[in-house]
Amino acid sequence: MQPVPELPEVEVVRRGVAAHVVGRRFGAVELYGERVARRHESGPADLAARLAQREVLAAGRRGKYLWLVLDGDEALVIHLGMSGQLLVESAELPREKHAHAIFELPGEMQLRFVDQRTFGGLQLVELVADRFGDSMVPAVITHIAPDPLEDAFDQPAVVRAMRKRHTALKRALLDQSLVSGIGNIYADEALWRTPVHGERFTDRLTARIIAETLDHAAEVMREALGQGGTSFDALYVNVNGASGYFDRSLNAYGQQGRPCRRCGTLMVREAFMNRSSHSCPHCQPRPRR
DNA sequence: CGACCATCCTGACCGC
DNA sequence: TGCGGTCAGGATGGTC
Repeated sequence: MQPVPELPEVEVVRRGVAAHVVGRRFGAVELYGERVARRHESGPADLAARLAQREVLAAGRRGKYLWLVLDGDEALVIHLGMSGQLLVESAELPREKHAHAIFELPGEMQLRFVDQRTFGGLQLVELVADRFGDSMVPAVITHIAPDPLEDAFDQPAVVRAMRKRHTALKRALLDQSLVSGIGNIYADEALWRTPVHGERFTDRLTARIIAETLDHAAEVMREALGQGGTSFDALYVNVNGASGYFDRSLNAYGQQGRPCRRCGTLMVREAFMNRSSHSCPHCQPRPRR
């Protein structure tokens, strides 16, 4: 199973792109279909024309957003969505069924954006000063908060902001304007480690519990990165790079029906926010109604 | 502004 | 074998 890209998976992709694309110049760029460029007002043909022959100067990331800094002070923002992949491979390989963008690279190589479910996409935007630090970020992600692995991440401020809201802790963890990079899988893992139920309200939790949960989110993402971040093939950048982590290390996500690794109680899966939450009913009791 | 839900999408899977 | 229904979930844009 291919994991949904959250922070560690996107960071693996960023590192792969940094190793194989930064410092090189695109040749022709081809986009397929309208949807990949739906955030680009002038459409895919215009976007492809603007990307052709641009040099890639750097690869940045905040949370689940990835971007390539191009010459001319612009950034190509790439979001992998639910199923996006970036591949660096031979131009001779047949085009993947769901390849939505192909960038020619020197040496008969290509950078390809492949995305089965097309929740992801590309945008070309200017870089602006970051509200949270002294770097530059793409103009379309200024509403995205720093992620827990960034220097700009201000944990006490995030805890205060969460406690001002009246919302479920898990909802807050998934809110990319409060803290970015956390998706359903790492949210469940962080909540299990604390342990705390994700439906507890943020304004009724201590600052310490919220801080610990954020610490655990950072910890579990670092662990995933440690296992997946060095495994990409020299000529193949793939979001599957972190998948080894999923085979062995999950304590909560997908563990329903199995004994809790801390107390042995059977783990449960519950519906939450039109998705699923996984938790231990003993270690993470539901809040009283 | 905050809270929260519907919506987008494709393939795997299940029951009949 | 086929077919319809269900599920997976990140981000946005809408309502209240």
